[in-house]
Amino acid sequence: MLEYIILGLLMEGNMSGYDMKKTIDLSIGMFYKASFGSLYPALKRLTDKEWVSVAEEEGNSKNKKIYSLLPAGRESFILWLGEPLALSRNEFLVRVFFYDYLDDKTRHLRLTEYMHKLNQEIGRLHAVEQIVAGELAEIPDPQKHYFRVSVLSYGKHFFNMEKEYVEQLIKGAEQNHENKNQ
Amino acid sequence: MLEYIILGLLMEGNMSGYDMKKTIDLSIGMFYKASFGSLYPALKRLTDKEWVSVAEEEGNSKNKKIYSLLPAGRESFILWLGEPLALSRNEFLVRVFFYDYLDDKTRHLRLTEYMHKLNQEIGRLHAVEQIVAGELAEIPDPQKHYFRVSVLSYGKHFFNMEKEYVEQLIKGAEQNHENKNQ
DNA sequence: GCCTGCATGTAACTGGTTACATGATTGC
DNA sequence: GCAATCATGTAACCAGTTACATGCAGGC
Repeated sequence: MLEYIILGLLMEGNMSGYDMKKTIDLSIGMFYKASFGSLYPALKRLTDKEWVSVAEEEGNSKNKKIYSLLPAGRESFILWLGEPLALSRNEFLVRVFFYDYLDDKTRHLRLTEYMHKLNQEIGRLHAVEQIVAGELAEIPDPQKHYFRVSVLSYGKHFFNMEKEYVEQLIKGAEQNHENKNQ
Repeated sequence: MLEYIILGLLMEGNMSGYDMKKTIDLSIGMFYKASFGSLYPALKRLTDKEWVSVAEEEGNSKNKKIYSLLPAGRESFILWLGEPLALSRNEFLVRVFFYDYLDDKTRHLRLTEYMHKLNQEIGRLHAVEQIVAGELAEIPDPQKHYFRVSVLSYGKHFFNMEKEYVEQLIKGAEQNHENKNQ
């Protein structure tokens, strides 16, 4: 995934590996960690694939390398960005972080698909909860499984939170669209 | 972490590696994935450390191995369980899943500590949001950064959700306690 | 002259995954 | 007799971390 994050950062403008690390820490750092030990090898791979190009900054006499996005890199990035959103927190958020670069149609499709997945999960969790409640009623000390059972409730909290967020996202994107066409 | 999950499962009773995989998938599977390729080596390590013991089931003629918790394993598990809760979703939830085995006092302490951390994070995010809002007001096309900025809102949603969940957890644990003493 | 921050890189290690190999048991 | 599921295990691989090594630049 790191490779696509790098490509995404380069969509905004050229920068060095060091800058990328800083940008990642300050933006998606909350849910994605990048270390130099993973960043620099990733940049090497991207350069080898010719998805990005390097320019050694000579004027400043620093041994600093500025990376730029090549057309093949841009294509791969947009392709990756348009893939369906999976029910995995990090991937979901990283993609959404770059969703300003995705076309309105695909974006709306992916977000609605994701909503359906969330609803399915919530339904599934609800069913599991019913079963567990029945099982708990038949054992002597149900309170001894309080925390064990509570993680199901966490799941529901979590998916409902994501649902709210995605709903807001869709609404907000529509309003953005309207403003643009004014 | 997998080693501690195995120990936690064995707290409830003896089982085979295969059973562990099934149990994990059905309980914490939502936020923790275990594969046989990681499970079996982990069981090997635990046996070598003498934290668990193995019994080859012979009566059934199956080549099935039943694992049990040894005292050293139980100790290590309880020690691990009582460690402070970090702001990392998986670790947090896996520990809470096993919190029925933790003493009331440590449990209450760890949950309250975690609440403080959540409040700090929410405050920090709020501050970042203010700064970003100011920066957005000064650029020509703020709506072009709609999704990029929205992940901050996700962060707030997320931490507030966890806060609600932990609040509920603390309240529920207290009520459990009262019922026990009736 | 020294500390901090900028800047790049690598080697050893860790904790996993995927895919494969093997074989017993159960139900139809 | 065959498919599904139970059951264990390993080897190749992968993505990442930590710790280290190196050196320049700027401020005090």
